[in-house]
Amino acid sequence: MDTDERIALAMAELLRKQGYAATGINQLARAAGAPTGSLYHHFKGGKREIAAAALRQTGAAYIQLLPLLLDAHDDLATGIESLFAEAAEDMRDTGWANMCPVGTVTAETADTEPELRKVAAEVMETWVEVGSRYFTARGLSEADSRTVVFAVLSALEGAFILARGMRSAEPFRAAGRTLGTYVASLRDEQPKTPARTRAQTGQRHHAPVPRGESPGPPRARQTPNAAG
Amino acid sequence: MDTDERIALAMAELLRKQGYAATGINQLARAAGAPTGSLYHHFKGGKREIAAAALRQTGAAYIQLLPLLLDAHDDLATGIESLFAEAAEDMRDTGWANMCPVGTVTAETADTEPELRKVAAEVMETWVEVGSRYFTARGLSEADSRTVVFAVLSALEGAFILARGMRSAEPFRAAGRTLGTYVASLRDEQPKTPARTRAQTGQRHHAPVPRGESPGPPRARQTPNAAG
DNA sequence: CTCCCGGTAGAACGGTCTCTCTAGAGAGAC
DNA sequence: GTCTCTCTAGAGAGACCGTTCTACCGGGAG
Repeated sequence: MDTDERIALAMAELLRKQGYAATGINQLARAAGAPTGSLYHHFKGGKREIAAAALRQTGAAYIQLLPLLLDAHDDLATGIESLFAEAAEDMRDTGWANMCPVGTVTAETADTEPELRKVAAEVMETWVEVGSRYFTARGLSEADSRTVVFAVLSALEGAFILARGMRSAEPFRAAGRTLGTYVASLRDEQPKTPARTRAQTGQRHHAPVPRGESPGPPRARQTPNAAG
Repeated sequence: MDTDERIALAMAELLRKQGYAATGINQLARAAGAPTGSLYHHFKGGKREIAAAALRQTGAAYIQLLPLLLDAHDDLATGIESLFAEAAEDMRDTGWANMCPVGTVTAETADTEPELRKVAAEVMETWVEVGSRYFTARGLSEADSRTVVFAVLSALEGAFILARGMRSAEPFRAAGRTLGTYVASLRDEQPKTPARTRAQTGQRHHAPVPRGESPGPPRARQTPNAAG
């Protein structure tokens, strides 16, 4: 692997674990197996530029997981629920450490590092674009696709944080269930009509959601038990 | 205001904006209007202890907003949606800077500062407890209450991050809509503890809702710590 | 051989970090 | 007046920060 890729990868790993400010250049050099001079040879912009490269790299990799995980499910609602379950499993297996560095860095530096905030915004916009294209391809209206993408991303990032703090998979279960239910309600509400009407009327979602007989809504209610 | 409170408050503000690692003791001293020595006089544990106090203080203030904002709505679903709308408005009004310090610090330090992670976990567990008690009082089953609380908290924290990065209120709109829909679906699905009766008779909830457990509940607007 | 060059090394620099230390102001007791 | 205790005040210690700088290595061109 090329040195610059290795550096960016090591940076992504450190950002994921401890954020931007706490990650030192020397620590990064050690982790990447490169001397300090090499870091500045490959990235003239120093720490900031390396972090930007790491964010872009990670962002591109993460959004590929969306189709990868959802394609396996014919029903989008169950697919989304299992996506959250997978994320939870992954976090638990890595000792509640596996978190998206984009979220961490954004939370930490949005006010103090304008350049990094811009990079994070670009990454997120790519996520929204790619994701909403995918959901549109799976049959949702454009407006609904956008809503679902934003909701999924928000819930994921938030569940990362809660799970990381509480060392519990419960945030993922809850987020997965609510989003699965929402997507199911979209499917049941408008089997074929272009959702333009629903989106325009706006307040419609407070009306009773038809939950009649449906092939595969998220599974029946279960009592949430604390995950150790 | 007492010096130690002022210190913790200034710390909360800084954590909110730039996280734990990037916040220096001297910067904090300047912000709090206290010399370095006073910081260590009031908090022998130094930076870490001040951060812990700030997290506890903020956490207690934030969860009070839940009943404060939701009590205004007879319908829980619309209440939740408007809660997200309020959060979005507040962030926009503060230049996309108003974020929960608990989330930022957890994301940043969960692996490197075990003590802070534990404090964050306690705060989050309090949120879940208080919140699920509230939703139970509003007519949801205990299991549903817990799910809704986790989903709301996850979506909120995640929307904070996305909105902060993208400078857009869209994450809040999407999260509010999906969660409103979910709560509405719960209401429509199991009218055995009839929400209708509750709404019509005007006999409104609040039996065991914890109110006034603190001398000064925050204002109805978000930013319980509005002392820049 | 020399010259050049992408890349590897890491020492050195000025600055900032957290934390400790000493000094003293102010109030109350005697 | 002195003694004590709480809190303010900030200089200083020692470590580490991001960055820059110089030195070195290997190999293709002349």
